[in-house]
Amino acid sequence: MLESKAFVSINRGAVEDETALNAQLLIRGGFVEKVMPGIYVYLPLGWRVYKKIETIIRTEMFRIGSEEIFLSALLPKELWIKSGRWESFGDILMKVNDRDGREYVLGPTHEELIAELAKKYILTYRDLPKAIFQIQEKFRDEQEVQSGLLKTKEFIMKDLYSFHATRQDLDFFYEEMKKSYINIFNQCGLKSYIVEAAGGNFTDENVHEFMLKTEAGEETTVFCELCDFAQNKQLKEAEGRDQCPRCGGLLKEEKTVELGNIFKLGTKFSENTGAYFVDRDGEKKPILMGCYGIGLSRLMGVIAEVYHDEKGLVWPVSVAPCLIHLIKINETDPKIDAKIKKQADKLYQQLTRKGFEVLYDDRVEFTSGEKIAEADAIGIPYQIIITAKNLQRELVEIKSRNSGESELLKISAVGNYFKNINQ
RNA sequence: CGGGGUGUAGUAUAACGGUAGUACGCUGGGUUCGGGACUCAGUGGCCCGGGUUCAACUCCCGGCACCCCGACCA
Repeated sequence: MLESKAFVSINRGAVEDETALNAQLLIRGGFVEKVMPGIYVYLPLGWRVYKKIETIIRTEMFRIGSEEIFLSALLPKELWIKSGRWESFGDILMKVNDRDGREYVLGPTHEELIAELAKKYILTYRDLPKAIFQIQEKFRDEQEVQSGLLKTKEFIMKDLYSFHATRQDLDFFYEEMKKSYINIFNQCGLKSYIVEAAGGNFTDENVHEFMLKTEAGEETTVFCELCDFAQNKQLKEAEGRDQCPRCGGLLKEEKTVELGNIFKLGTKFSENTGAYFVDRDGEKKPILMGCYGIGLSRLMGVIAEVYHDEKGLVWPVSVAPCLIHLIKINETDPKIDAKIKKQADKLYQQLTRKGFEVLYDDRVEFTSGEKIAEADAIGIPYQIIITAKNLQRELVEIKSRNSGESELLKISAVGNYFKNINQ
């Protein structure tokens, strides 16, 4: 990526119109742009980060044997009436009409539609189990959208649905998904805690949410001080306890944000829909379902919320838009400057050819101070700084954005330096 | 959904019932080039509608948009 040709490299002005830190950092770094409250667009750098997160999740979903599909965002009203959620979801539903006055829901989640598919394609116990997922935009008419990317009216979600013949099978798969989710969040650099919560209008059973501790969180979770028990505050109050049910330890409240959730839907949607299968014993039974969600756009916001310092973003390597930010410091003397440019161009090509993702600040009209300050705001893990002085000794400076430490390296040794850094 | 607040240039802001100013950005020139450097010139603006007034960006009413606090929220 050449910064001189980039659509947006950075927003230099102040970001007033935002209270959420994650959105401030992301807008300032040129990753996203705000369209309206609760609606953001992804600029080239932001979309690269998004794609990294998406790949981590998709790879993990394939690994556990799920298939990817893509459902419609426009859903007929009738499905929602049938499930009872036209009422229970209430004003959160985004409703639209077509020219004939037909009513649709812009999907906030897809249990209704997936159950229809299951009804059609899953007929016998031989068709089970199944797991399918999609990555798609969801729409929710939230009343309160002041947390930047953490809560938006339009957001990208991975939703997986599983289908089972027996409770044991559902339980087994559910536990596998727990491990999978922890794994995904770890890869994104996020420490998550599994928390019990109420199922709301999804299920009568308790569900599990994957929570990250942060002051930016809108939810409160109670954690046991002794064991790993954790529970949603509302659920705790509903159950009216103030000690850990497992070990009797004290419960402590913390602000958290939800990274993902997993629900055992049981037979709620399959019975509403009429999604039955014929079991081994010849009996017709409702399919057992589970659903498993992760908000990808929220993850990006959460990562920004966690990984930054006073200069700007500090991306973990796994989700960084690029591994390397190559920065050419300009010289006054046109001859010397041409020499630097030649070396920097060459290094850019070499690194790119070796498969490294490089953002190359080849802009001519900026001073060293501006370039470095902007690079720090963008937060790419490694900066390679090319200057005339160092080039005389065939050296370049490599600076870690995270530690702030830099070292001088022979220009010929740069490729090997990055070979061992896992992207 | 309740309460409060704000709408002025690309961005952030100032003043004023009577010629709308500043900073950053942007365009052009000159000096710079390892931490958002300096300088000269230029560009560009009062949310919409109605009312009061000789005169409204300013006051009043309505609309729209946005912000903050609260309630709500898989």
